[in-house]
Amino acid sequence: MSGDYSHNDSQIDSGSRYNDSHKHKEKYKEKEHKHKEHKKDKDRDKSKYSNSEHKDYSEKKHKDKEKERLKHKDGSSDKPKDKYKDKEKRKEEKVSHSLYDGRLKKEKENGFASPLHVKSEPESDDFYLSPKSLKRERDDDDSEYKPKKMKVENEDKSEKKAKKRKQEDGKNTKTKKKTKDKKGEVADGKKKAKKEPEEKWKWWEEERYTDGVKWKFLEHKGPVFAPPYEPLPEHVRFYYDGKPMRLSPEAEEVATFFAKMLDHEYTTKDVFRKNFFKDWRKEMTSEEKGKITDLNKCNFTEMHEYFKAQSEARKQMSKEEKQKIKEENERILQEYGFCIMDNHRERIANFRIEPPGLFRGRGDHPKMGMLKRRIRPEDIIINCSKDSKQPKPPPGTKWKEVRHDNKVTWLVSWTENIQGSIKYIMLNPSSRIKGEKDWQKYETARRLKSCVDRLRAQYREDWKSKEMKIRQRAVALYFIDKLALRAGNEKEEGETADTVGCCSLRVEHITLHPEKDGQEFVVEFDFLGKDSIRYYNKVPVEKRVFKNLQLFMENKQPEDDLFDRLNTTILNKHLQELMDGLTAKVFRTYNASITLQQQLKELTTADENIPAKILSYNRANRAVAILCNHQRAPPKTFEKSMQNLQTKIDAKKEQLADAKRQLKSAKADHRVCKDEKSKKAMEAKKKAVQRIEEQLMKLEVQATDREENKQIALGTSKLNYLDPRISVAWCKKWGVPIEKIYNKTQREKFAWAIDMADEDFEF
DNA sequence: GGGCATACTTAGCATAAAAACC
DNA sequence: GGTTTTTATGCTAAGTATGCCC
Repeated sequence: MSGDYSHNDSQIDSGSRYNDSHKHKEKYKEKEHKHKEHKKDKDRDKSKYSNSEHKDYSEKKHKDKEKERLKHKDGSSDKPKDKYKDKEKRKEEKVSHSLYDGRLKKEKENGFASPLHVKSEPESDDFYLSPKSLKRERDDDDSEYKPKKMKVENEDKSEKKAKKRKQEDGKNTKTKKKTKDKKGEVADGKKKAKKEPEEKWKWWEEERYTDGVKWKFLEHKGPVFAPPYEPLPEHVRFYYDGKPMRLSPEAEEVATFFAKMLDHEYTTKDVFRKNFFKDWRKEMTSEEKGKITDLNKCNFTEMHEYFKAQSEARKQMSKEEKQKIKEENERILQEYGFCIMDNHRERIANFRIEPPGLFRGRGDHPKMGMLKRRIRPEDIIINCSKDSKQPKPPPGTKWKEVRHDNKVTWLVSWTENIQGSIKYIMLNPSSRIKGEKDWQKYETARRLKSCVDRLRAQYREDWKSKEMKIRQRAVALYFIDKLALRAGNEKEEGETADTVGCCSLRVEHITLHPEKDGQEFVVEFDFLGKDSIRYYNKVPVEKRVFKNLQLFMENKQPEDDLFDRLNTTILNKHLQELMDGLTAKVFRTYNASITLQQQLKELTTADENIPAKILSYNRANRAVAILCNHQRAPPKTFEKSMQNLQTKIDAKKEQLADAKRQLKSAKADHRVCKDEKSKKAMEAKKKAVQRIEEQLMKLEVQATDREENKQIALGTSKLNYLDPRISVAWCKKWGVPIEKIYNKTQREKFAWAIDMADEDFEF
């Protein structure tokens, strides 16, 4: 059984997985078209397989024993669960469970826990005029919470911490100290923003909020709006049907959006052009509307050239000009890029409002090319605390609303006009609020580790269930676990690109092979996942899974749902019952992290040098990226850069040969002369050879790494799936500088892990 | 148990900035 | 020091998950 879960075996065909993606895009177009045509039928079929008509479906399968059992039980226990009870239960569990479980004690013991400081309270209001009551308090009724316990436990482990604790107790822990760095940073934030504060706030050493409160105090300056439209200069003209035509500012602006994208493939796509033209016409005056009736007669090239020249000019700007722009950006960043949340100045992620433009959906998106409206203050909802200095809307405008909801983390929101979805301004990943959540995510995944065997045994048992619903759930879960598939929420048809995840797989997305390439029971997956990235994989599965899949596919059309009795809500409800906080996506986190840890153990050897160790790390990272199907378009300059590298390698080889020759002759010299001078010369040559060998090795490693990485994106898993403590521990264990694994931004995001994990950390 | 709304995480690509190169 | 190449960052779309209402 265990072998079944080694994720390498699921990649038997990983090579072909990344090929022919273009060819298949065509194939998908066809498929999707077919899919749409069948929409009506499908809906009908769907109902055919559900609810009251369950029996019809299962009766078709009465021929064998299994099916007989199905028939009896099916549907009977599909009753919705007692929702109220469920909710209450979850609530309770939430309260009793927190991030700070026993396992964390270990990390807190580690040698990397930084010295603790007692931070003096700032003298009254500083720079930000923040209210006095900013300090994070522990709610009185929180006293039974584990966070506190953790602190107590820490005391036992570390004298330093005990010391700190004492001092805190002296203050009754009611008022958390404002960090020195904050004070410093705030005080000279405007001037020396670049300067690293001597000391970073270690939020991970503080207790967390509970029962949904995200902050007590929040103050910010609101968003930065997109700059207003600047009309084109006189000499840049738009032509219709060969004749120059001046456009109204509104129509012109939208035209420039299209003109800017002219050398992008989007503008050749029918859907894009159609959507664009329709929305563009809405912005035209009635006169323009009357004239401009055919996009093919529109000529934007002069505009296009103008923008190209502009961006060229920007590149050619003098140092001083560039510096000026940089300074201005820095000023805006300092003013709008930070907020005060509970006594700390925290970086905001996206404080700029998205500028208007043409919607660029991914894959075959039905809405590509539509006009993304300009967002005005009147569209904006501000969220901040009541007692904060509220952000001011630009002169002469008003916010849509100002609210004070501390159960959410966003500072600003607005509704976008393409899908009608809400967009948010939130904090940077380095912030406490994001970091805590991230940490918690990995703790949940680690809890899954401790019960995954039980869960696996359970779903294997469920493959035999009498209920169709349970079988489907069990097979889907098997895929999610084994293949790290996404949950697969339902999505509105026709509103987005046709992509699927596990629960939304359709019959057409898998092919069953009783035997293929010498293996039994092979399932061939071929579908478009998130971002329309193709997932292609051939996986041998267990016989029971295979038989179940045959059953699920019986009497269905290709466009029908494979798991017609399942959706993500049902699946997650089930998972929640198995483990508190468990959802489908936890499996991805868990399997990614555990794979990294395993691979690192397997691939790292003690006697390698640092570049070779890093190659091992990247290979482990790559194993995860392949598992999670994180792909990228090969860089445009890939071939060329590969070639350049090869040239460098060849040159280095020559250099090495030369150095070796020189060493040989130096040796010969020394044999003859036997004096100090010749000895020194010989040793110098020896060193040179060594150095060059090392350089060559480094280059070769680089080439291997790059080649293997051609179509694989490592960043996504590194940032979102791999418990950073695994990487930190690995670095510490092997003496690899953390900078070789994480760049500055990543180190900021994972500061908590870098601080708390020691080399013994086990995921 | 569907439908909708909301909030938040995950994702790849484009572009800016930094580093390497000549 | 200018140009090219590589890496980091910014951007925002596209997911997951959950709550609420009927």
